[in-house]
Amino acid sequence: MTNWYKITSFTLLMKEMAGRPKIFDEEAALNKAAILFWKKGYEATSTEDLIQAMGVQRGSFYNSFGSKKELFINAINSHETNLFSRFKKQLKASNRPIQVIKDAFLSLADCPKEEHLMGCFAGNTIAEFSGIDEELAENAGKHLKALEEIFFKQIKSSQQTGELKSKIEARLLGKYLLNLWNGINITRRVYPDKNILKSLIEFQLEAIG
Amino acid sequence: MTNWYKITSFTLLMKEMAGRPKIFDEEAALNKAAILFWKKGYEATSTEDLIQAMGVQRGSFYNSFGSKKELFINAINSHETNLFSRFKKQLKASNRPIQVIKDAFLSLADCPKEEHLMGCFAGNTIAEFSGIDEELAENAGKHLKALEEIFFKQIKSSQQTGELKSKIEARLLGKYLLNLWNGINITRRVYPDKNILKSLIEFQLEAIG
DNA sequence: TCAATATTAGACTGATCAGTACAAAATTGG
DNA sequence: CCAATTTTGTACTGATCAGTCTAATATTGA
Repeated sequence: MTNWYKITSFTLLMKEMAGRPKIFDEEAALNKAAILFWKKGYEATSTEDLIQAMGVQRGSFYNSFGSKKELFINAINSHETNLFSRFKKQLKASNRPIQVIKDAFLSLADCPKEEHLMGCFAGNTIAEFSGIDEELAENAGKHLKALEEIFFKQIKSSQQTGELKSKIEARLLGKYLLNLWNGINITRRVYPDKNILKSLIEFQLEAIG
Repeated sequence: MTNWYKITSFTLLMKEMAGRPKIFDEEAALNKAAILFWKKGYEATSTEDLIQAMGVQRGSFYNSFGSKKELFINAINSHETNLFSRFKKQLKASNRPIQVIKDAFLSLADCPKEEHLMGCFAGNTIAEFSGIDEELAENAGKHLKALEEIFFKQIKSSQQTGELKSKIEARLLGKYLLNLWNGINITRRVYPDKNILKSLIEFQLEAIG
C-alpha cells in the first residue's frame, strides 16, 4: 500500500507523485485477494492464483502488496473490519438491535451453497494457523474477539433498555453467540441446507430470549 | 497397507510372504502421521515432515502408504474411528450415559494449550477442504455426522429411560451438540483457557437438561 | 524537452514440493 | 545355497513455489 495518502483527508494537501500511474484499483484488488484467501485458505492459494484473480502483474503484485503474507494480513483485516463495521452500523440504526443480531445469524442459513462452503474467514484462519503461525492466528483471533465484543455490548445495553429479558451475564451470552458463530460456520459446511440450519439457529437463539 | 492380513482373523491361515521384513510398525507410523496432519493440516504438512515424524524412509513411505493423500485419508479415518469407538464404549458401559456426554465436552476445557490449538481433526479438514476437495471434505463430514449420530441415539434412548428430562426432539439436540462441538473446537483456540471454556460449556449443556 | 520517479511486464532464480527409480539388503520356501 | 519376493535407502526428477531483477513505459514538475 504505497499510496495510502490517496484515501486520507490529507489527499488534497499532498503533491502528486511522479511516475507511471497504476492501472488497477488497489482496494478492488485487495478484495479479490480476500475472497480467494477466504475460499481456499492461505497455503492452498498460490501467488499465481492471486495475480490471476486480482488482475495484476507479478511486478505490480510485489510492488504494491509486499509479500503473500502481508497481503493476507491486509486482506483479512480489511475484510473483517468492513464486515463488522457494517454490522455495528445496522445495530446502531435499529430500534430492535437484538433482532438485528438474530437476523444476522438466521441469514447465515439462507446462503447459496458456495458461500456455506467458505465458512468464516477469521475462523478458517484460526483453524489453519493456531499452533503454527501465532502472528496470523492471533490476528484472526482479534477479529473473533471483536465480534464477541459487539455482541456483548449490545446484549448489555439491551438488558438495560429491557429489549432483552434474559438476566444471564452479558459476557457469557457474548461468548455463547461467538461460539454459535464459530460452530455454524463449520456445521453449515457439513449441512449446507437452509432448513436444517434455520431450525438449529432458531433453537440456539432461544437461549438469549 | 500391504500387510492387512496381519490383523485379520485369517492371519493364522495365511502363509508368510517372502521378502525383507518391515522394520517399522505400520499402525504406529499411521498414528504419527495422523497427529501431524491434525496439528498442521494437509497442505502445510510436507512428505519430508511425515517421513521424519513417522521414522520411515522415503521408499517405504510410498511403498506402504501409497501417496500423501491416501495416507491422509487413512490417518483421519483411523483416528476418528478409534476416537468415536472409544466414546461409544464409554456410553455403553455407563448407567448415566448423558453424564458421559457432558463430561466429554467438559474435558475439552481441561486440555493443555497445545491440544486446544489443534481443535478437531475432522473440523479442521472440513475448514481446509470444503469447496476445494469434495472427496476429503465429504469424508471428514461423515465423521462429524457419525458423532452427531452417537449423540442422537443416546439422547433418544435416554429420553425413553428417563435419564434425560428434555422433551426436545432428539434429532435437533443431536445437531445442537454437534454444533457445540464444532464451535468449541474453534473457540478454544481463541480462548485456550480452562475457566472460560468450562463456564461456556456448562452453560450450553443446560440446554439438554 | 528533460530529469526524476513509479509502475508495468515478464523473464528468471533457487528452494521446496510430491513422487519415482533402482540397486542393495533381508527375508521365505525349495 | 538359490530363486523369488519384498522392503530399505538414497539419488533423482519435473513441477511448482514465493520472490527478484530489470528494461521498457508512463507519468510529474522543472
